[in-house]
Amino acid sequence: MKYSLDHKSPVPLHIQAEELLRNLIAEEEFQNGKLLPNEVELAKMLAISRTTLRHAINKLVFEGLLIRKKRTGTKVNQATVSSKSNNWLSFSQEMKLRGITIKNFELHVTWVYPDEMLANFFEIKTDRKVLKMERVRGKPNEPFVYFISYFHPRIGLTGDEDFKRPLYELLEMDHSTVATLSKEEISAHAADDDIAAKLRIKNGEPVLFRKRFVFDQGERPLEYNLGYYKADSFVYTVESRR
Amino acid sequence: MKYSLDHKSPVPLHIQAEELLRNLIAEEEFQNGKLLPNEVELAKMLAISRTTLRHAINKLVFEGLLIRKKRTGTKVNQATVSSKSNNWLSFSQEMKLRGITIKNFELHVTWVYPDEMLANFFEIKTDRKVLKMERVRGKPNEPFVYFISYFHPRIGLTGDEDFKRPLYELLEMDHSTVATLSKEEISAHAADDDIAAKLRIKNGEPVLFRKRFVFDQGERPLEYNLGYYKADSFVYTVESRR
DNA sequence: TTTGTAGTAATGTATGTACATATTAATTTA
DNA sequence: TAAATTAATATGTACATACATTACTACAAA
Repeated sequence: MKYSLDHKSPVPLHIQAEELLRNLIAEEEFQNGKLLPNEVELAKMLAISRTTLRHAINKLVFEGLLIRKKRTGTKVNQATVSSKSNNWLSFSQEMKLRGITIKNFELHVTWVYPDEMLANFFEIKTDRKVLKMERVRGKPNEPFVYFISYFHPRIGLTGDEDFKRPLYELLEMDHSTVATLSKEEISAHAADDDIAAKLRIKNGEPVLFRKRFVFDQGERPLEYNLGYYKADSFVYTVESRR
Repeated sequence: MKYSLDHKSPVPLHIQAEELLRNLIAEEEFQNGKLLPNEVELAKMLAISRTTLRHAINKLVFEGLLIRKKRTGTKVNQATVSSKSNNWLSFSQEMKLRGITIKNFELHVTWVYPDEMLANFFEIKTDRKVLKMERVRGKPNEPFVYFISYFHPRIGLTGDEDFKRPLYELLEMDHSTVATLSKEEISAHAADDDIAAKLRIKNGEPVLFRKRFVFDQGERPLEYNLGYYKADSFVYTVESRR
């Protein structure tokens, strides 16, 4: 790992420093609570001024990644070690972050009539077809999620899109539709025959089930999404404040 | 509205400036997209250095409240909508809301030595005992949750409290401790012997597992909580906005 | 044993200064 | 007139410097 800055690079030093710090605090010893080198030292090591270094550290402190304590030092915020507050990453982004390569096992797109509930959510009639997408995803050798998504006709999807691209990117770029609000319900269930087959597990084994209602800026319904996650393969994290 | 800073106050200028900016950008004209006064001007107006002012502005920019553009100026981020989901009901409140009467099956309180992870989270040494509370709760005829809680010694619990009272009320009333931030991790698992016995289900049956880190206003760790929910008895709901 | 006090090591606050860079607006040039 | 150039103006980056505050340590005094 490279622990020095390039003073000739066009990338600002405080950005480089920030990046370096991110790598640094990913290291085990710091994850376990070891103090970072003190600012004066660190600034000397990186050959930048303390002000510039602090600029970088500040950003991470604002982000909640680091915690400073006078007379003690700066260390990784233990509260964040295991969780990532942002649950707005797409599945693929999330997995990439964890260093897992994703394979799409199945990808099945059809037009279907919505049931009562779905028509209700989308605020359309049951004779108006909607796009349904099913996919099974996971590591190259084991599937661990089975997704079912229904999209509101308003979006204008044809079904011929490249669904291998990150979904929310696709919606934003090509359909200028921005998913802004999501309401989710998470529960645990025993897998039925269908789900068990998709995830290659036994009937009755536990799955994490997530139902998700997605809305755009105007709180208009966009997507209805069901996700069945193989147990132990997925942890859902939430951060809330009052 | 007061638009000047108190240079004699013990409150740091950049904090005062930040506060002032928050008020400023709450004003209608700025909400509607009007540019803030430029940095040099504003610094002069507030009688602080540009560096200090920038420090304040930076915080709001990191927060996503303001947007800067070179040669143009700084203005309120139009895209910002404040969220704040509220899953802050206590278990009993939650259940009451659903019309379910709660019975406490077991309630076991002990003092134990924290393991490595817990000591780390609480930022204490492993030879400092912490209060551990276990309880099984559910409907009169069937248990459906098994909770384990560890409380930070700082709170000052003795173990003789009336834990039948709502927990967060107890903390607020009697120990002036307010739980403000929680980070949670939710996953599905198969029940092991212990859990199965507590919940009166079979080994291997699905449970929803929730790990919860609770903090006070100062982001100091308060409680570490593990919850095993019998499948189909509990749905976790989340609302998030970006 | 407790309480007070001085030292010290870390972060926290604040300023002044200088130059870089991006973008718009004005001006010049083809 | 249209394109290219230049100027102006806002933010962006970076440094050196100084003193304040906090909280821990150690030792002395009550």
